[in-house]
Amino acid sequence: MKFENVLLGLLAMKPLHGYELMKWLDTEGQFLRSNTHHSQIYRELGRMVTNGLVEFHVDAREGRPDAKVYRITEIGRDALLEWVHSPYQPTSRFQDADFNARFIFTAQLDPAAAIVVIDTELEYRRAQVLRSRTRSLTMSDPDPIAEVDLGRAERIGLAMHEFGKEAVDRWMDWLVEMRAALVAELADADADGDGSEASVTARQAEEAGA
Amino acid sequence: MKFENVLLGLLAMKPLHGYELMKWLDTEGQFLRSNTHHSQIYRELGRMVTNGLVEFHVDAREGRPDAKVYRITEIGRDALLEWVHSPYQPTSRFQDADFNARFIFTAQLDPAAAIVVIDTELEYRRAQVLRSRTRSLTMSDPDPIAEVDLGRAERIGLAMHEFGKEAVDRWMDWLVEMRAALVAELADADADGDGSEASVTARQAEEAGA
DNA sequence: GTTACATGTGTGACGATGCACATAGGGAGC
DNA sequence: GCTCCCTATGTGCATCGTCACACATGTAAC
Repeated sequence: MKFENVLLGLLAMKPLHGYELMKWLDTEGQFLRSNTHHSQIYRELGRMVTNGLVEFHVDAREGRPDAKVYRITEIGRDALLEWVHSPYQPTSRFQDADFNARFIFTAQLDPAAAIVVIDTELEYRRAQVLRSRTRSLTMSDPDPIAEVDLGRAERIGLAMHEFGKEAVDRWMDWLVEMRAALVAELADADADGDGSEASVTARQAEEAGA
Repeated sequence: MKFENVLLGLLAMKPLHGYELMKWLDTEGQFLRSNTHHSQIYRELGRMVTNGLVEFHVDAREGRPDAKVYRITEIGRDALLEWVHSPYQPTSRFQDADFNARFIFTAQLDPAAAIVVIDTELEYRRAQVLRSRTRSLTMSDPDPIAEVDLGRAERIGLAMHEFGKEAVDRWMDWLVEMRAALVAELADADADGDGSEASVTARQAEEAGA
């Protein structure tokens, strides 16, 4: 997943400067991206300006350094929407920042597309669970150096595997719940007869689920 | 976390060639490191040979390409032990591959050190939970582009936050259980009067917990 | 026959990431 | 006065990660 898309998603909510983005990602936004160094943000923003995805104006402050406040452009908006509607590729590790970012930004821009993202994620996890049923951590014909205790490693590996299985199960439950909530929301919007061209219909949601 | 340490940890269990390492990491070892490209493994192994951490001999096979079987050296063993005994720095996201690798390799080499790793992780998570109690996803004074639905984003953000809190709680429970199991194991080893200089005592484990 | 796939090893290129260093003003504490 | 921390922006460099390309062989399917 491109860092660019996270920044676009955040700037779609509100114009911000680099330091604010850094602070937010470092606290509230940890689930979207972890350990983001400030140098990366400034560099990325610079590149995005070059590519026309964002623009900025300098905000002079009293008693504090000047800040560059970035605002998303039409080009940036289009790029964000294109990302939101592009195919979602799940990662091997579940509950990844990858999914979180893709899901939250997709959901706030297009709930029907968010349902497709959930379905893709669910299908991938179900296949993954099936594949992992028979596997173990053990290596055949081991020849360890003196210090290693393979028995302990095996026990801990199994315990981790157990925890992981349960965690994936709960994750999939959460996804199913979230999917239901989105479908219900779309059905409500449809029942209200909201003719707004921006809203999506329950029929679209059903298609997404088919 | 250095990829080097994962390879050292695996080669401490058994000599392996690059392709085997790749296959293992791609299946059983996903929780230690995800999406590892083969080019990275071969390059890393080459670098490790240069640095004297591993050595290899060519294993000629009939009907299959030759394989370079890598074996950990004394220098590599020392580097691995040094890593295992170095301070552990938790990552912002819990249940990370970072922790998994560090914990499993530390545990099989030195259970007392593994207890310290768990304690460090637990302390970090507890502080993290306290910090996150009051926070929300909301941005003050929002100014979103037309397409975004901030209300939906807020609802989903809260739901994700809830899931995350529960997941962290369960993670900490697991850590506590695992810690208890390790302490019990060390106490048993002590009671057996095992005088081996490689083993650690329950007293050491208690010191680790203090 | 030829195509595809698995085993096995690499290199070259390029972008992403992380860490150190640089700058600059303001406020708090010693 | 001095040091430390917070705000705010960046550059330079080395490593890491990813993708494409390359080569060699056996086997199974079409």
